[in-house]
Amino acid sequence: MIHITLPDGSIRSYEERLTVMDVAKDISEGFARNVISAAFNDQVVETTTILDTDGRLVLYTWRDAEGKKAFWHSTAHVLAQALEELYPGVKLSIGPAIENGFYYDVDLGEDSISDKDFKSIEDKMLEIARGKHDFRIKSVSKADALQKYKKENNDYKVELIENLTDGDITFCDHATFSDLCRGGHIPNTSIIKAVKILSVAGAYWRGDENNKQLTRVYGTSFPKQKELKEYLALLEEAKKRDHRKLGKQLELFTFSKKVGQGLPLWLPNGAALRSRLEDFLKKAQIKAGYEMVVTPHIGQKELYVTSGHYEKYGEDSFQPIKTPKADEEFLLKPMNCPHHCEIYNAKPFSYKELPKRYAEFGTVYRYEQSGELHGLTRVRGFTQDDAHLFCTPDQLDQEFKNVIDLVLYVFGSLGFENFTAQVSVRDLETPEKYIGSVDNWEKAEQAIINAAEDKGLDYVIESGEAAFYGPKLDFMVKDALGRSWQLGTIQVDYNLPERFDLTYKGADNELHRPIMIHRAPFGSMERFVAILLEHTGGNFPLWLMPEQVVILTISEKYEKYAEKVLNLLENNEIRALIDNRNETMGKKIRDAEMKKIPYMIIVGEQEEQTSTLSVRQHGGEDLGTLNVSEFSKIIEDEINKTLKQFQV
RNA sequence: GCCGAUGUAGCUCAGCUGGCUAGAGCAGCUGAUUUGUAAUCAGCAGGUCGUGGGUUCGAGUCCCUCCAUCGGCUCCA
Repeated sequence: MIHITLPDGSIRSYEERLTVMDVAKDISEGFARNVISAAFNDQVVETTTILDTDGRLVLYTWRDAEGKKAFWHSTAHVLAQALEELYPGVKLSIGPAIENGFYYDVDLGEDSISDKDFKSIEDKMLEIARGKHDFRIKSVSKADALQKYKKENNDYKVELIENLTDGDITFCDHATFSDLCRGGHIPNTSIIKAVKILSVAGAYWRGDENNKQLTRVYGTSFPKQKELKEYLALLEEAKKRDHRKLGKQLELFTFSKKVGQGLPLWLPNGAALRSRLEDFLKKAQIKAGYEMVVTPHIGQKELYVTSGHYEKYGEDSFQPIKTPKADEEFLLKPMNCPHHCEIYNAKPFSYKELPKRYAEFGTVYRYEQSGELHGLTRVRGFTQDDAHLFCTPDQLDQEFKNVIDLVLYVFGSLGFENFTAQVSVRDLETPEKYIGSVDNWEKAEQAIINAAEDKGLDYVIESGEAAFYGPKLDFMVKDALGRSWQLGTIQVDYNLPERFDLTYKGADNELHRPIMIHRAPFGSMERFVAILLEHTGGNFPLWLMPEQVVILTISEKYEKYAEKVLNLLENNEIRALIDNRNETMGKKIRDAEMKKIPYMIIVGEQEEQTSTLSVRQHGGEDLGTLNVSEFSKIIEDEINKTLKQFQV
């Protein structure tokens, strides 16, 4: 007797061993037709897997994330088969499911794939899919597995198998194709009705740039043609929210080949937006006990040798600036921390004066590799909303938690709800990448995890993502295309205080070492504005908008009245402008819509005579006829709704 | 930096397999129109087709170099 527990808690009993699909059919034939994958006792299994013990079974359909994973992973097998048929001699490496599809990394030898080849790959895949081949998992001995791939001269698979234990090695076959595989497939190929090859890219074997670069073929697939179409339409929609496109359209920023790549130029609208963000944060920071400081854009090379940054990044940075004086060298500042350490060092501190919190919108320059530059999200010159907190060990936890509150306040005020809190710790396998004592690292990592726990953050731990001097709590947000970017960051650092010999006098009249917290709620002004653009599509919260209101005159005759209205609005601290061009109302409205100006005020004869405004909201809603104070109240209320004061 | 793709007016794009002075819409300028909720009409002006080389009788179109951009990889103090 076998007892199978389903997710709803119900238990089904069977006399004899049976397959996963048999259980599905027992539940309902209709349901079984949709089941494409399953997990038994939390282990991914095939629908053909035979169940011969008691356990918990979860059945997945396309609607489940796990179902999609099996679907896409299975499609990767089909892709691999198509590539083998189209490119004889191709060597396969790995082909996993990813967020919205799958990829396969292959070594094409002398051959290459370009987007002109996508159609033939898709056709071949569909041809294979239509063959309705079952996916069959089988055990293979390590010796046999190695023999197969050694014969094919496939060093990648050999390397993978060598790291597996004999007895745990499985292959998955379908049609004439066979591949080393851990499992998790859909029943057969015919469920795959629509496939799309999305792109090819180089990808280093095992993610190491010292290894050979393989060809990564990205694709996605769906059980219905319609869903593929919808997905592609979604991608097109997302491209419209691309910050580079919106930045151009709304005249926020630009780049110039002459100025240099990765060096953004902020246009008046963008600069206004940016300074408003800065003012917003400054205000909260003053409440939270920060003090503003200002430091220069360059520093002596020695400064960065002391901090350890020179040793770590010197080679790959903008190279030192020489002066007429021999042996004198300066570096463009790649971060603000060393400068702030020297500010701390400018005078002695008592424990009674700590914590000190030094904040600066500090512009820094980093020589990012050309292929890494990306709009405003990855640039070579950018401004961090930086601050460094110097505190005693007793103060660390509270200070760290206060910074979390500040970051959450910033994110909340700007509508970032879907962020991931990531605890970025060191990679224990590569200790050479980090400076400082193991003891301090452990303390710092623990402090971050404790604070995240206390604050009830839903966090993930990522090993190897720490900075070289300390662990971080990073706030990750996705862009329009689903790529994750680090915005806010909070870091605990025991190392720089030591390197800069920072001290304070304790109650015991002895000198002690302060702990340093690095933090930037936005991360950088550039990246934050970029992601904010992609999230809002350019429809920023009203308080941030460069122009909140445009006054549209019916004809030039009403310019005087428009100016009077403008004056009244400005008295109420509303940012407005007049569009008095010799154009039709339709044209002026269209232009205001394109510029995403939140409110349009139409003034003509009726309004002038009754001293009123006709108000239209961005998007088309007609708010009717209002007087200036009624309108100002609407603006004020909307701002107050989104922009709250920071509570300490 | 690496792999693949792209690069025509301020913007968005058209220019088939190389063939007459390179086109359009929007934006701009000039004029007419004085306008009621997403593009008024007409005229004008604007491009050494990313750069440098090559192939050819002839190159925006083919080949190579470099530069920039896009999608990835690597990296991200």
